[in-house]
Amino acid sequence: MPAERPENWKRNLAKETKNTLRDSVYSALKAMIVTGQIPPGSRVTENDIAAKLTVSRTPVREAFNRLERDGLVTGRPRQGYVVTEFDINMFREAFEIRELLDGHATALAAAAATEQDKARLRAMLAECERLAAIPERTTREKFQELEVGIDLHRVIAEISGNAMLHGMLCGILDKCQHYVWTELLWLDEWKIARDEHAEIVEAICAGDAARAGTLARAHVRGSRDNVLRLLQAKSDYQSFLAKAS
Amino acid sequence: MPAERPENWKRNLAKETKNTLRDSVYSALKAMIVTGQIPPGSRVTENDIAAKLTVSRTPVREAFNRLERDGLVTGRPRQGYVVTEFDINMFREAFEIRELLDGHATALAAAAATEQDKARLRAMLAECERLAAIPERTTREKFQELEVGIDLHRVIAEISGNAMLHGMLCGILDKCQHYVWTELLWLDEWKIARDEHAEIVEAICAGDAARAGTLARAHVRGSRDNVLRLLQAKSDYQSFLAKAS
DNA sequence: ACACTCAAAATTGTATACAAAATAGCATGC
DNA sequence: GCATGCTATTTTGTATACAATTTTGAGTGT
Repeated sequence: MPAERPENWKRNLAKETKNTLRDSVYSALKAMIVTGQIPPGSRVTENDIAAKLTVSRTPVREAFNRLERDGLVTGRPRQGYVVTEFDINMFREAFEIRELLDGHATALAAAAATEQDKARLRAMLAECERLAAIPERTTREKFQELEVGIDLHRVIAEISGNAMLHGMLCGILDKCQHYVWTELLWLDEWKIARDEHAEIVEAICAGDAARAGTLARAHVRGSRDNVLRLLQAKSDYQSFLAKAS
Repeated sequence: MPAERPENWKRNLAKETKNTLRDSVYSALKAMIVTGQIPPGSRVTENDIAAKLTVSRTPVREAFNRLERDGLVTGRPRQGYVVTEFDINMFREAFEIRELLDGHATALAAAAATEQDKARLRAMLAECERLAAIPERTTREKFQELEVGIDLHRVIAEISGNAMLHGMLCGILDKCQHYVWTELLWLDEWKIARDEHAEIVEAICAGDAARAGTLARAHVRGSRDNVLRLLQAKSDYQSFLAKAS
């Protein structure tokens, strides 16, 4: 099928197409996983993806290799790949690390932020406020707010100036983003995060590294607790159902 | 060439061959890079590796993808791969993160270590001592001592119980190992590390998490300073030569 | 001697063919 | 009816063929 492909076949792939199919497939799959379009636990086969994106299996396999390295899919030899499912324990592990890294990155950012950086953070905050203030907002707008809220942390990590730290934090956030979305979306506590974000940005703009770091760590702990509480409740419900039957 | 391959062709690859060629090639390449057999900055082409390991390009490409994700090689589309070269800045970044993660992992390990774990750590320490005490030891034995010393940190991270933390620390150590080897090998300060390792293991065995964490952080800072001093001297020498000519 | 052009070689990117393994389903035997 | 074993299908792993792009180098012109 890839043989007689229309002129502008690239539209099937990610919006901003890289110059190689491998990268495009990687971006497309990553986006679908992170946003939950392909839910955790789904089996993904090379043929399906290749057919869906109108490419051969080769670039798909290479994309899978990268995704596996990112921890977004889990594969065993000759048994295919599955979108990684986070259990409660993996979540706890991830957020424990995130607390360290995000706290440090935020402290660094407070020391390193230029005026331009500060303006960028304030703009993101304002965008969150705007999306939150919409009277009868749709799910789509809730998602957008969450996305900007998570991106805020990515940008802070970028401002920290430590590229490796930035990369590692993005990796963790990618892995968790879907869960944060689906779990936190329905939680009123999310507005607490909004306030905490504001405080963090404030501390960064004031150049108060110690305070920014402390706030960031507390914020991560708070997010963790919210998600864990929901996951725990879900898990309890599952075992309740199992016993009842 | 892969077509008519001898019965026991697997000997060309890593000692412990996984069940897929891709994994074998990955292990083999990773070992060659980490130990410096393929020095940083080397250009690695798919054909060369494929020919050297008597496999086709396909598994080599997939191994490259993983190595690139690990940060061990750097590749640009259609320009091949190069073994990643660390500059002073990347080093500083890596050790800054390692200080956080290693410190935390060591503190966790102090709280979680079983008697079996403690015995394992003590055994590694004893092995270091043994290798250090050899009267007229060869370079090979020095390397072995360094390797055990670095592995000690991997094992501590494993004992921490946080698998993600363990994985991330191993990734950082892999990236830095070659430099630690080639730079630190000739440094007398390495015996300081031996003493510090002993102190850290002691704190873990005593279950003193706070002390273990503090010691680990100080140890990472010390290692960093030693490597950075040498890298800086090298860099200065380079620019001196450049100006002199 | 230097720059420029163009072609040839080398190298990666993609597709496809084939092999090996795992899974599923069916038939057979108890 | 159920378990077991075999075959058929599906899916991944590997090799190779082909396309596209970059690099190299020779040759030409100034």
